[in-house]
Amino acid sequence: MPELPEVEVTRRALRPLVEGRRILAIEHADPERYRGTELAHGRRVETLGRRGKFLLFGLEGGWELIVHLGMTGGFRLAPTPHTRAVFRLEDGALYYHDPRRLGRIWGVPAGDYRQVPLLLRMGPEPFDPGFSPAYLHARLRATRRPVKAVLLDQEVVAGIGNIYGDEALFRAGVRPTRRGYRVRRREAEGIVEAVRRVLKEAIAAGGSTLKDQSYRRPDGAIGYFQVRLSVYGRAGEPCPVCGTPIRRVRIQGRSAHYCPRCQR
DNA sequence: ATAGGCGCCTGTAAGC
DNA sequence: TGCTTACAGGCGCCTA
Repeated sequence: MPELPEVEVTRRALRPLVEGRRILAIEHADPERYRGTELAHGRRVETLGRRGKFLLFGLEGGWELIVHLGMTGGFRLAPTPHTRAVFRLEDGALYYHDPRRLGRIWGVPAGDYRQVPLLLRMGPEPFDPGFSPAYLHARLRATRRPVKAVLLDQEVVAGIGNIYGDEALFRAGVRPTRRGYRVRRREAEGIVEAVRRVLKEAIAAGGSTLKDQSYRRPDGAIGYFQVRLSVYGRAGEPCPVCGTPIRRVRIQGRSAHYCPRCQR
């Protein structure tokens, strides 16, 4: 489910509920997946941040709770059949829902990410000036990997997943199979611009809720960006720009969708 | 360096 | 209808 827009929408929804409030306890039965959660007990949440697809609960006393939602994780205000953990708050509860259990939680000393190496290696946020056309072009030039694989690499840029990677490349007019070193500087500019626009629009739309409904906002509301997807999940359907049927190919073992006419 | 495959999990849709 | 297979917003690990 959750790529940067869904995680950001979640953060914005949860922030007023948790910031300044105490976590009384986190209840679960899976200490392997959800590690060190007990150190949140009795501590106040000072900040709720995000880094890429990670949610970061800044706790008083120099502690931090890191949550990665995996493919199907999310927070809900009411229990579900797939509630895996309950966050007891001073005035209510949050339910961590995750059918496939691919999500993880870690309690750590603030900023100590040794247990989460991906957070240590994570590339710039897409809206950060560090994610510049020059930077992206340099990263692309240095590799023979397909450009889609490069965008999915959290070490290159944080937060892009399969949906928004495909959508950004469609908007930029670049075919996902193109080798990195063959992407021109002008095209790298277009990709940076397209990534930022698509993520921004998706956040404004509340993220994407696909057919399986796995992603929802904490209050149960769905997102609306899925109706504006141009290529993702639309193999065989006409390109919204030129009408050519959208193609699906495999890149890095995952589906990539593109218009063979608009994307070269 | 990088491609491919598997594993982690569960649910749903498509195919025969 | 019923069973099997494919596939799914992520990511880590292994082999070649």
